[in-house]
Amino acid sequence: MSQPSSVDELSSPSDFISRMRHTTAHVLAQAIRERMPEAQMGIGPVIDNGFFYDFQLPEQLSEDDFPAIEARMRQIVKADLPMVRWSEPREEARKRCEELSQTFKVRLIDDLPDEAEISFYQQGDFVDLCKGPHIESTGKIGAFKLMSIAGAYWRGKAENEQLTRVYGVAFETQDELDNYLIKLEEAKRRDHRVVGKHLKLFHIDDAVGQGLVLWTPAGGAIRTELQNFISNELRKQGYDQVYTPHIGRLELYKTSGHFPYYAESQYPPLVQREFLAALASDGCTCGELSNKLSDGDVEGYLLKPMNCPHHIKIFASQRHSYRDLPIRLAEFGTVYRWEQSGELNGMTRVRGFTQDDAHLFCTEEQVPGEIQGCLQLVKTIFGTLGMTDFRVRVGLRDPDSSKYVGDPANWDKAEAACREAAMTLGVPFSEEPGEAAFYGPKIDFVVQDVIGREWQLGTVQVDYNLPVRFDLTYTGADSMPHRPVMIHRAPFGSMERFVGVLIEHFAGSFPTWLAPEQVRILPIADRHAEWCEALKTRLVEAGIRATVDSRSEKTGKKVAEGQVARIPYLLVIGDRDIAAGNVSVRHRELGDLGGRSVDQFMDDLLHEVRERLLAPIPPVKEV
RNA sequence: GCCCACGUAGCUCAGUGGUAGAGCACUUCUUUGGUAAAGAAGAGGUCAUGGGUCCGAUUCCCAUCGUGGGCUCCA
Repeated sequence: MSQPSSVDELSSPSDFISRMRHTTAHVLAQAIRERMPEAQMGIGPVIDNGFFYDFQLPEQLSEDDFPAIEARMRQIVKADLPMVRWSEPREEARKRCEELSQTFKVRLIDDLPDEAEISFYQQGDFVDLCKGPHIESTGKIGAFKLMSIAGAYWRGKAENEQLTRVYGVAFETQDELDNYLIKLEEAKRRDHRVVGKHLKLFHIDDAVGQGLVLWTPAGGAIRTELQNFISNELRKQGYDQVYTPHIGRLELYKTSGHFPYYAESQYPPLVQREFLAALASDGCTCGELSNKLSDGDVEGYLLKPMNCPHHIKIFASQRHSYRDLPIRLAEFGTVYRWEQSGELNGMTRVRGFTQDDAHLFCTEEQVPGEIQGCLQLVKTIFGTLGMTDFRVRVGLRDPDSSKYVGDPANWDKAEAACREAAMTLGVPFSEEPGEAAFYGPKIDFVVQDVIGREWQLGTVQVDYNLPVRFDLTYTGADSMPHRPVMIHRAPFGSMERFVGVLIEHFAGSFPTWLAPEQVRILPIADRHAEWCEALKTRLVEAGIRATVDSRSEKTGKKVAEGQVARIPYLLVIGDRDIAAGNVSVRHRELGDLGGRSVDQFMDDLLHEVRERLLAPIPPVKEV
């Protein structure tokens, strides 16, 4: 679901469908109020495809109640009640809401600016504070359906009351609604969790833990290809590969500022045995433990929530001249974060994930060029994968927040560099105040999943903070120590999330270079199996992921299963092929391509894989 | 973490207050078949886990764990 599409939560866009959806929300509120007269109403805005309305209810509402509520809503629609609007002075309006005991509406009025017009809408005997606009009468409402119930905090703040949010969708006609519901079903079929299970790409096991992804052989093949791809690009751009362990001393993260500041979003520290024993015998409380941890009285290790401190220590392990810079340290680094359980989602939101991470250490002057280089890499990767549907977000400081560290003057420079680099990408981008990391501005690349949720993939972040915290220096031309600037960047984001998004992007039909199984050879009869095995060996030796389906099944069945498994190439082999030294090629999308020589097939296939083509070159059918 | 829903065979799902079913997958046999699914037989489940109500619970109630959709959060 999406955010309220209006900036002002009391109003909604004025096109017919939006007005109609908004009116449907009021009809829902009326039906709920009739059912539970004590219900308090929160806000009820228009969203993509529909609406929601928040209520504080005297008793629990369940989705089982939807049929009854929908039935009452249909009666209200059928009654064709006119939507009557009027406005009144603040005090009067306030009194009216108080009399209706709508305390949330009173709070809304109190938050309205002095000059705001305060208006109400009424249908039948149901009155609601609302800026509108609405349609003329409830009879104009088309087809609607209540979708789900969710808890939602008043004003979106966790410390506020939790309200019951009812989501609904509404369209002008039943056909449009049916169409929407069908599309939703289709989208669910390409959900990476569904496709991932079907194609056996990954597995998450209770016994291993929530949000901890197990890469199966098929998923592993995809990941390996992606990592090889990016490693090659990094080499071309002058990156050096490093490796670092999965844990580090608490001290390291105190220096970096990650601990205890972000302690709640990390796995608890690994503390020494002696301390655990002392804890058990002394009856030390959890509060004491956390105090001792943050005071530094306890030695311990942290599962790393980020790779930067380790990379920084590699940089700092040697003296650097300005002539060495920039230094670019890359690692597929696995990090662990304690995401809230309600937020976990397949591969796209997990607790352990591997970033295609790198940290660049450069001079102030090199920052714009390095950012450009990062964006070039992103362009290459997304271009190769045919991912054009993403947006760029430039995260800037929130003007009225003190959570940022570092020199504001440096921030200004960094923000300017990000803005300029983003502009050169040639894609639409938005500047978003408040989206910056605590240590610097950033450029994010955001994509949507099958049901329209946005996920952040790659990121490029400038950091003026950590070099100070770790007192990093390089020797300048003046032989004096200077402070380097750091850039964190991960164009894929994490392998988990990226592959999750890719599964949905390709709906499981990966381009040949990424496909876990690229070629499946189908002998028609048992007597062809030996020849097929030899062919497989030849393909495998050429670096192709090929298998033979030598079961005693009919060819039609083997073809069907190969298609369902989304394998790019099926080779049907019988007497005719063996006699001619040919393979009969069937492509996943293009169908039966007829016979061609083994050499020809391999040349084409290897070219397609080497060039990482999204689709095969148009086939030249041999006669 | 919070709200609502869900958890039955490897997968997709039916079903019931009297200890369970289908399709696909799997195993074996028959079949050796040229581009989307050949036939038969077999095997497979302490109905998520732990309590409670009941003569009896997979079914009803509670808790826990997990999953899904939201909310909050997100270095």
